[in-house]
Amino acid sequence: MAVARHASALRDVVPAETARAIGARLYQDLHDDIISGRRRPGEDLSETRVAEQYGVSRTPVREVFHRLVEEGFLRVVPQVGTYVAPINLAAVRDSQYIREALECRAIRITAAKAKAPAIRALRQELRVQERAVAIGDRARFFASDERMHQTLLTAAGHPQVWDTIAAAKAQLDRVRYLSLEAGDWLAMIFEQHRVLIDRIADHDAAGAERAMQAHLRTVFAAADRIAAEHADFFEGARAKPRRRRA
Amino acid sequence: MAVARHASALRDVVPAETARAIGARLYQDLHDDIISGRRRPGEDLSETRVAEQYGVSRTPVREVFHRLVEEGFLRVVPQVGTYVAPINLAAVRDSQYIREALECRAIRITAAKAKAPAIRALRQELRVQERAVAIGDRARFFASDERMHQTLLTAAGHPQVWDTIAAAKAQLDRVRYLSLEAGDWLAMIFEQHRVLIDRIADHDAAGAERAMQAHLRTVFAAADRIAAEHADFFEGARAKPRRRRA
DNA sequence: CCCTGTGTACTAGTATACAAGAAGAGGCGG
DNA sequence: CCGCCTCTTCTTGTATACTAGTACACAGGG
Repeated sequence: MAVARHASALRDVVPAETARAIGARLYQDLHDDIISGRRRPGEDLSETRVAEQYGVSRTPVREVFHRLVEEGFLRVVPQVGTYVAPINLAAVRDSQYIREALECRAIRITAAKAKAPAIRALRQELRVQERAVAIGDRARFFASDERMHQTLLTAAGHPQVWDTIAAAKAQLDRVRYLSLEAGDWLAMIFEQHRVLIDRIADHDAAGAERAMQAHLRTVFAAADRIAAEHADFFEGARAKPRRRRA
Repeated sequence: MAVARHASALRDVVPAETARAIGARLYQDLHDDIISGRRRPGEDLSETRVAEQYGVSRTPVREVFHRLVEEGFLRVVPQVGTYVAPINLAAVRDSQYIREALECRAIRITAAKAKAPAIRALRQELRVQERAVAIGDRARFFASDERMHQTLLTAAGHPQVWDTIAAAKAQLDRVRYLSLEAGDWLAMIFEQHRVLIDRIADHDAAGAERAMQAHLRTVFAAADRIAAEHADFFEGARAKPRRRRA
């Protein structure tokens, strides 16, 4: 599923040797495990244990851990241990805010200026999603979902901003994975996507923005309910990330 | 150089306490050096050299480098060297987009619901800025500037989102530092700030948002001109910005 | 029984050693 | 004089050794 593909773009200049792939794969695995809930909040990881499991030394593991800490997925207590961070509802709301702000503005721009090729590309994704809904292929649907949202950013002229959104989305996905989305969930999201594209095709900027906000909040709506159901996965107090400067 | 002397001196006095601060201080120094242009794009850093300058081993230096790479400030070429990344104009534009989207939405929310205490706090910062303008204290002004923008996010209910904005802002600041902002620059920004707060006090959400966008674009406006003047510091090719957690 | 001190077994933080590869200087042959 | 080859020396990547500090069990005294 949908996982941020950030970083490593620069390093592609260098032949992708297996050494590099170790860290990348390790990051991917841990990231997915945490997002998906396979590693539960509070679970303790040990640099040594993980290093042994992957057959590498602690050094690359540390670098991956460090990155996951910065993204808010791990929590390191010096001389004590490393733990999967609890889901912070405030952080989830922040992520929702970020996503709304960035995507709503993007769709407004896109609706105003989108040309036929971009709209065709979006409708193409819609067809992929329609098929995915028909056969109930969730993975395919969400992959297309991600591509479509990314395409909107590209059409708005800021393809790289998707990286920021993806990072924010990860916090939301952590919550989403806790819910067993009902069978008609895909159909509902698909319908919303259809409306989004129609608004863009009509160059209805304001309407597109409203539709996008409603769409994004549909996903977000489940958060509070889920937090109540899985209270032990959440924390009220906010984690203390390292501040930059005042 | 001065930095090294300072660091080693501290280390000798209170080694235990500064032990954990080594990385933080190192990050701070390098970050500021790059943002401010004291370390110029293309300049090569060596893990070994930096480690020696700070009197530490390569391990903590590597972690700091890694973080700066993810934020787009450094570029590591394996087996070759580490360099200060050139300023990427596309990344700068993305940062501007992110900042506008997040701050404009925030001020709209703030204008709609800001209570008297929040407005008082904002006016307080205004007074600080007024004094700073009067005596030409740029450092004090920009510190207050930063606090004020952060306060707006807090008033909007998303204080931590400032972290994301700060990360985006860093890309813009890199450009700003290249310009020798004229003497009346501070006065102009101050005046814009005054308008922002007035709009909030009037609960004029739309007006506040427009004013904020104009304000942010004032700073951004210089970017293209500066890029032309310092072409050797910039690159056309893409790079990736990355974001810290929300 | 409870409380306290101590030892042990973990942890992450740091330093150091080693490996692999790229770049450049310099000698040698043409 | 030019081009090529080699060797030295740098770089980062990885692994390992060591430091310091925490948590916890457990024995022993009150």
